Amino acid sequence: MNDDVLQGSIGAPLGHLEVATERPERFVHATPTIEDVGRRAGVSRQTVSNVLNAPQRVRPETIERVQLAINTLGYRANHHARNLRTGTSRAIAYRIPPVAGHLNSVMDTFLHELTEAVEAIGCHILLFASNDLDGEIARYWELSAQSAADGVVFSSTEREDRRPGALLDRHMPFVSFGRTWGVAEHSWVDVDGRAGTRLAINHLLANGHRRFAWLGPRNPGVVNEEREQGVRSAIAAAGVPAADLHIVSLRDDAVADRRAIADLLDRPDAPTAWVSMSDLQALTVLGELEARGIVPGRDAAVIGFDDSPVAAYAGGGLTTIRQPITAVAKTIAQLLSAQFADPNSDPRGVLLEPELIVRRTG
Amino acid sequence: MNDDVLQGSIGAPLGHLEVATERPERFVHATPTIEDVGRRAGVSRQTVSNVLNAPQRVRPETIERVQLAINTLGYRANHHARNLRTGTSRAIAYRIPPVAGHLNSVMDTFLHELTEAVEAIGCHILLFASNDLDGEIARYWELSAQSAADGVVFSSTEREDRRPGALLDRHMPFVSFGRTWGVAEHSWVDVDGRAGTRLAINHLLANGHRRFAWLGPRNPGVVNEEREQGVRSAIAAAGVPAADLHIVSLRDDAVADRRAIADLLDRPDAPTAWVSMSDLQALTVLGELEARGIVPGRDAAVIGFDDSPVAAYAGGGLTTIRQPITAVAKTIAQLLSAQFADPNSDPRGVLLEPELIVRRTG
DNA sequence: GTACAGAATATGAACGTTCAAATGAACGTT
DNA sequence: AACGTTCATTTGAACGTTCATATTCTGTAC
Repeated sequence: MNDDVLQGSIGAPLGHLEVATERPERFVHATPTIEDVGRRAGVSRQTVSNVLNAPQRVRPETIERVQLAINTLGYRANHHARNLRTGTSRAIAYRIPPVAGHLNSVMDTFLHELTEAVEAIGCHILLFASNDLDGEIARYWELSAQSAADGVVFSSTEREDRRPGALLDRHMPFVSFGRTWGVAEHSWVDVDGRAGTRLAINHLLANGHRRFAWLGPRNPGVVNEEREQGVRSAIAAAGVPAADLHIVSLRDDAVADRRAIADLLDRPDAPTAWVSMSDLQALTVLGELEARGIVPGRDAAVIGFDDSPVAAYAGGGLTTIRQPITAVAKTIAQLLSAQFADPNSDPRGVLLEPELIVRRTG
Repeated sequence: MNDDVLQGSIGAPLGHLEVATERPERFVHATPTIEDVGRRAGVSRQTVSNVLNAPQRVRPETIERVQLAINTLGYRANHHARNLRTGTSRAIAYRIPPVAGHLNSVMDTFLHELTEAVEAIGCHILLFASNDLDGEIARYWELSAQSAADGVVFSSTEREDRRPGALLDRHMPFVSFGRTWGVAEHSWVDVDGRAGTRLAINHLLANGHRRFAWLGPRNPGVVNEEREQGVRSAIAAAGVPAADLHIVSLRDDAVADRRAIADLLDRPDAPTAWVSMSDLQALTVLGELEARGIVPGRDAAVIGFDDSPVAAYAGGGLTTIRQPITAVAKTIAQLLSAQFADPNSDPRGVLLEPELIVRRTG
């Protein structure tokens, strides 16, 4: 059946490969079906299927025979046929974050870790791109309708995110990397930003620093608000006056930001300890310090965020707050798996602790 | 049309929309089939299929009627059923590069651009992870056997790469990002590294520099060999003695590399113009220059590679050689598309030109 | 030896689509 | 009016799997 079609399409005479069976042998690259395996092992399709999906139902010696046939034929179950029948796809959709907002490497690492983590639960990642939120939501809808994905993972959450609602409506299992601070209850995994900056400040306090700077974005989202709160609370807890904490609002402009840092350094009460929302922004501090002959790690401390690849290089090694991305990805996969197993299982949120990677600069 | 679809999917029970049919209406979230659409539009399944896949066969007014039914029901073709029947998957497999080798952002950008580019040819990216080359090759074999992917894209090519042979054996369409300098003829897209460093050197020459340093890896692969050749040839072409080019072999160790750079700066014939194999390595140079009060862009020039996110920040803006990643991804998609259209089409290699992004440091 | 229970395996149907071929409608030609 | 031709649409079959159910086998108890 299939063989004939394919043979016909290729055209080379393959008659000499035929052997005496009821059915002509397939040529080299035709994929064998479950039926072929069954014939070879002298069992029916269903038994082969059972060997693969419910081996406890099959007698050990039969399993062995079938496995042999599977191996010699190089059989692999056709995904589409299986998925069509079962109504699943074992695919998890993920919108790859836009290049523009690509200022840190966390999302790239996350995607890698997620790919590995979902393989552990027998799934794979189906990537898609989308320019805006509406497009993203429409895409989830579509993927669900096409039964192209069984679940969704999304990142870059924001307050009152609309995605959870849309996915809940669609009964699509999903887990977000990041809380959404909205009404819809759903599973999420996030990293405790407060704890991260608290770690950093406490480390700096222990090293004798008393004057601090927090470098955050000009318009902080919830994520950076919490990080700033962590800074504030750790400083307050140590009894350091709030006046000794300077908040720098970064503009994402290397020149302007460097000037802001320089201005701060010119003050008599200039901070000696700098904590930044990202490793990249920490670079700017390092640059200005080096230019003034202030040696990071000796005369001043600089701590970044994310432990991106730059961190290992900058300033001979940038101390930084690392998010446990591997754990995030694994937890997400587990929470998804739980939803696959029981669609009505209660949603769970998991908050993970970041870690301080101490290098030269702090 | 999309809006209607979404409206239909949201919201309350749709029972009031029921019409008198032989078959009970599905409940809210059940996905309608092509049969449902046909019934609603008063045509057969095949006509609906034709509207979607071969509209020229269908009368315009019928198309309209069918489209209406599609929109009101929110129909989307089931991927698995379609793929099972057609024997395709419209998926392109891509092994996400390991985190460890993640020292530049090019691959991340590439993955994003590739995702967009393959969407333009009606495909999506199926991601997988693998620790070693054998695993990767086995995975390609499996994906093909499962008919889970129609094609493959791979990156990080090396001399005598084994992947092309394996994929050709399997008759799996593929395009590599990078040449493989092997025997197997296949389609590839690559960036001309020689041209890139030549651009950089010529720019530096035009700015009056006469003493150069090339920062390459200790054990260069073909990619960095070619980049170094670009440096050498441009310098030779300008009549600058080869002795005025210093080659630094980086060890991927921030401290050791900085020392190597410092040593070079201590020499009487220290270079004034630095070209690096990556933006990150350029950082180390910037750090050492700043520490010595040498202002990059005024007293010395530093040029990186890849235009990674750091480049915009480091030293107030790092001049860098940008690879045309968007074009690479688009070309790869086109070459894949050509192979889908005609599996016997001749392989094509495309070499694209990089671009020099001039910022502050050079 | 027969009956029975339970395990092991086999059979028919179905998942939702497209392909190939068949049917029907419309229309101009003779 | 009968006939072919073309266009539009429908029907039956198939893609390769798993589910639900049926059948056969095996061993045990009587």
